[in-house]
Amino acid sequence: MTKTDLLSNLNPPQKKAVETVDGPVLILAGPGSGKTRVITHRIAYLVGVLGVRPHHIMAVTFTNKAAREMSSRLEALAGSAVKDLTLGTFHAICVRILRREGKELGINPGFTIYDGDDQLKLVKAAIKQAGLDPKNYTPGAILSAISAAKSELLTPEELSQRVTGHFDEVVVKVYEIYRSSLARNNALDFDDLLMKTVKGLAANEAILKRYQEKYRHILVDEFQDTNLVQYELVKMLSAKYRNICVVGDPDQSIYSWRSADIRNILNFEKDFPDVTTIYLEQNYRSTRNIIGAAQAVIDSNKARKKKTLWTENEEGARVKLIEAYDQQEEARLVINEISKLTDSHAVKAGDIAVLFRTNAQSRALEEAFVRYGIPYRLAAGTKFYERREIRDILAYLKMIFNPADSVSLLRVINVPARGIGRQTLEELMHFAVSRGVKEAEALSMIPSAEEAELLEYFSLRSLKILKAFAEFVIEVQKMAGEVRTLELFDRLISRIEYKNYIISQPEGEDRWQNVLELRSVAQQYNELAPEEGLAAFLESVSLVADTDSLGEVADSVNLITLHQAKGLEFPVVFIVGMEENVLPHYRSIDDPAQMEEERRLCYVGITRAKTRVYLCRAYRRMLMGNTQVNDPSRFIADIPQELFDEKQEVKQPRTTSAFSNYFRSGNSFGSEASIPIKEKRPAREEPLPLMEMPLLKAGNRVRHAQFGEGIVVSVKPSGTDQEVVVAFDGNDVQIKRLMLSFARLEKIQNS
DNA sequence: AAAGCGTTTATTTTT
DNA sequence: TAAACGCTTT
Repeated sequence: MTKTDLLSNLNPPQKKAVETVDGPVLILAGPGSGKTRVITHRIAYLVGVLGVRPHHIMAVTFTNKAAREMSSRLEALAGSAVKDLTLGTFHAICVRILRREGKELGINPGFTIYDGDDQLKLVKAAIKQAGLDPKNYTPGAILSAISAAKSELLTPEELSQRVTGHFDEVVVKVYEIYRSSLARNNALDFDDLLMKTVKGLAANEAILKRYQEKYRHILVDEFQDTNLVQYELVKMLSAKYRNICVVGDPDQSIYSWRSADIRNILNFEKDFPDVTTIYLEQNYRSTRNIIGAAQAVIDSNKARKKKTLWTENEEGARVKLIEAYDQQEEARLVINEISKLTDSHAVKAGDIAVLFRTNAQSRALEEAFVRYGIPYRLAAGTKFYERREIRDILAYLKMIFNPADSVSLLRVINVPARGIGRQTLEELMHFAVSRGVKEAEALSMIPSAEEAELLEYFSLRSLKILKAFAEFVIEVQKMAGEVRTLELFDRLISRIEYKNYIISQPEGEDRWQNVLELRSVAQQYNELAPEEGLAAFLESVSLVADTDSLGEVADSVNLITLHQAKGLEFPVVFIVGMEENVLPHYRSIDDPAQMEEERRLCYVGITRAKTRVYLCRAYRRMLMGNTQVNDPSRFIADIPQELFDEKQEVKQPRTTSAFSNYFRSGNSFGSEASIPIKEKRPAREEPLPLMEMPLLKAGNRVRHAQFGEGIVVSVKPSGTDQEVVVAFDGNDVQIKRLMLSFARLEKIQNS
């Protein structure tokens, strides 16, 4: 690709962002401004035009998804010319460095990576070891505090310097014990991956120099989401050549609670005084009305680097405000709009997203979607790697890979049940303590120890079982050095008879399918030598939250949180719960900094939309078990009235529901003069057109458009309707209650 | 081990 | 409200 080709499709600031390759560059990229485009073109330019070897380039992203996206776009642009550049998440890049340089950096390269669940177990144990009652100190809260400290590169010693209260003292104490537990398990948590890399490189000049020499061009995506360690890392690596290009949008910084530090962007210009700052403000995604609304919302933030979006796109539809009585009606009105869109505006269900602040809000929506038979997809749910069966198998493999890993050992020691209950476990722990080792090592000592000695700690029965298990562990550990990943996987599964075990559990068949899916991931590492393949396999699954290959259900409305929506775009966006205490969330109301983050969240939501935005609110809603009346969100008032689609005058409502009575009396709207009161369109009261209402009874087989086939469990009258409980065959969905007149249930004959 | 019971608590989540 | 947790009981 020639230079002209590469640059011809870029606007002037984009072009500048691509061509300014010497020295530090800060790119402030608004939503939909072609950020990924700029990064990929910049890399292609470096390689194709300037002849930089890809080997000298590092591009860092936050999520695997972003890394994949970048990789595929880069390949489309520059082909295989760029294939050996370093492109990955911060964590993946750090793991590579740690495994490769581990010995020199004082790290055993055979470490395992602990995820949140493993971490929590260690923290709980640490709290107990510190002689504290876990009831008084939420392990989760302490873990977040530890994680926050690590994100700022603070050791327990350094943290203890800045203790301000009792809680901090507890954190320091637990952090110390937690740190040594990790070390004794030869494990690193996610924060360690970053912190140990930075500290290791800082302490080892020779290695640091090598990496500085290697990475002559560094690019960082989503820079507003970086924490201090991450910034330190790229600062360090770029110190020699100083070709560091960071791309981000402070207005889309919504992860401060995860230690993302907006100061990184602000300090960037201080740390690199010769920085070239480039603004990407032209938006290619949304209509003018949408951009106007989004800009109005974000402009109310005080602490902000000013940036003004503009677009050449058409004006488009106005923003629509939807006001409902409660969350149920809100859901119905959303569905009402959705059917109008899909019926007459050639919008597909998959083009639509419904965004919410908290996961709890999805419930009312889901119920309505089920009721009205609208296909939807809820992003949440249990992640693949969080499923019990997957965690079981991975724990076995981690234990095999890392003989010091007691957390994994304890997870699987009695799965499937092999008679190692609480009693036996306690005996093992006593024994471990007496020898000054962790459980895993204690177990491994059993086969070769004197039986007489062991009987001081163990009953004859426990000893027999533990010895057998210890021998099993040693056997599979040996096997791991001899056979490749897939064979190890298969032999393990058959040795522990996992299939029989899991199939006998509830939803066993599905769980077994998941195991097979994991097996197919293991298969991908079968080319590699035994130990190496296992290491690579474990690493890949530890650093990936979900298989996110499994998504992509055919044409369904997307239900997702505002946070999850970042980086995505949809033709049509609904934001529900546009109320005080919901968005902005009540936990942010009295903190100006957090309030600004809520506003950014709203901004992120609006800017996801290409053509239509609906802002929805309910007059009253059930929150934490009681009904609250909330004012409309202050963010609605930020948007100029002329961007809304209806006249701002009060109309008489047509219905006589409790809702319209409320509107007629106008009580609590008095204080909300800026919020228009609108004519309400009654929710669709007629059920959606029926296929045909079948006569059903328990035992019949039925088919549902979305859930597939299932068997009727019960049928009971409910008002004028009938409530049918169906057990569906499918993967995840099992039992649903459906209103007969709404669900499009089709009876399957001969049942 | 599993089931039953009272208690507590309730943003956002990737790696 | 309702889910998750820890405790006791079967």
